[in-house]
Amino acid sequence: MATLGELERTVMDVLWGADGSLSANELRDRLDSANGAKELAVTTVLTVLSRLENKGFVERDRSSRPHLYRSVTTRAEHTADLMHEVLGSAPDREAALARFVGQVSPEEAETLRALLSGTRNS
Amino acid sequence: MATLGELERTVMDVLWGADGSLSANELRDRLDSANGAKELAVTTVLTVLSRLENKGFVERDRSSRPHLYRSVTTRAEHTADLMHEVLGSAPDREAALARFVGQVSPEEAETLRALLSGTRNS
DNA sequence: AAGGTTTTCTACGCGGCGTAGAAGACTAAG
DNA sequence: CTTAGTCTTCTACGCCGCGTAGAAAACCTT
Repeated sequence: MATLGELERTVMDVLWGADGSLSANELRDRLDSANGAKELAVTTVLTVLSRLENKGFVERDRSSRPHLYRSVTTRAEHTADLMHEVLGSAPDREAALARFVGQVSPEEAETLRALLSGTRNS
Repeated sequence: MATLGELERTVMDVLWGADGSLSANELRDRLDSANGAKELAVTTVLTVLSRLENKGFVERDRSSRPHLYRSVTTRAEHTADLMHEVLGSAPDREAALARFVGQVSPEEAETLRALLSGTRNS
């Protein structure tokens, strides 16, 4: 999966946090208020959005005139996909999983147990 | 955590696969046979090793004359660390975990259950 | 002291990303 | 329908990480 740069990541965070689609201008406003006085040019935002579209992270509605942008996946899905990608690149998946759960906090271990018990299929 | 480039990744794979330390020359030989006729210059390998040392992935023994290099962590640890980093960057960790286990294969779900039952602490 | 081996220093080129101006496409007001 | 404003596309610059390696320095062995 393609990686995200700093600004690309920030843009995705805004899109993931918004429900529904945003125009480039709305997005720039939220970016500005988010990181405080960064004053990005709207063309910068549009360039980033184009790149994100090419990378498959963003979909664009070209029918309405200010084009509307929205994230293709949810943030949680994206995170999970990344985790699977990392795990999949390891030749020793079981060992990696063992390390992973070994480092997990007790609360999250409990969460995991709960999640897994719902999927049981011996 | 710092990311790894293509060659850096390959070097780490060799180091992870070797038990014990390797000299730059040994490493280059294994790289050559691994990817077939790539014929890397040993200085290239040394540059990469230096960068990996700076990034904290590799330790170097400067006492013996051909310096010896070895990975700081195991591959499994590294993979687990990456997974935790990805998970930690998500504001909605539980949702991400839910997606993650939802996508896991039944066999791996079983593995996870086994791993988690060993850590139970309610 | 010399010659081979190993390491360090320096550097080039490419590609990704932040950044945005200039120019073109489109829309709304008159 | 013309004009003025808005939005999008095109092009581009600079920086930095990484693959790549030569040149020079440091070191060891004889």
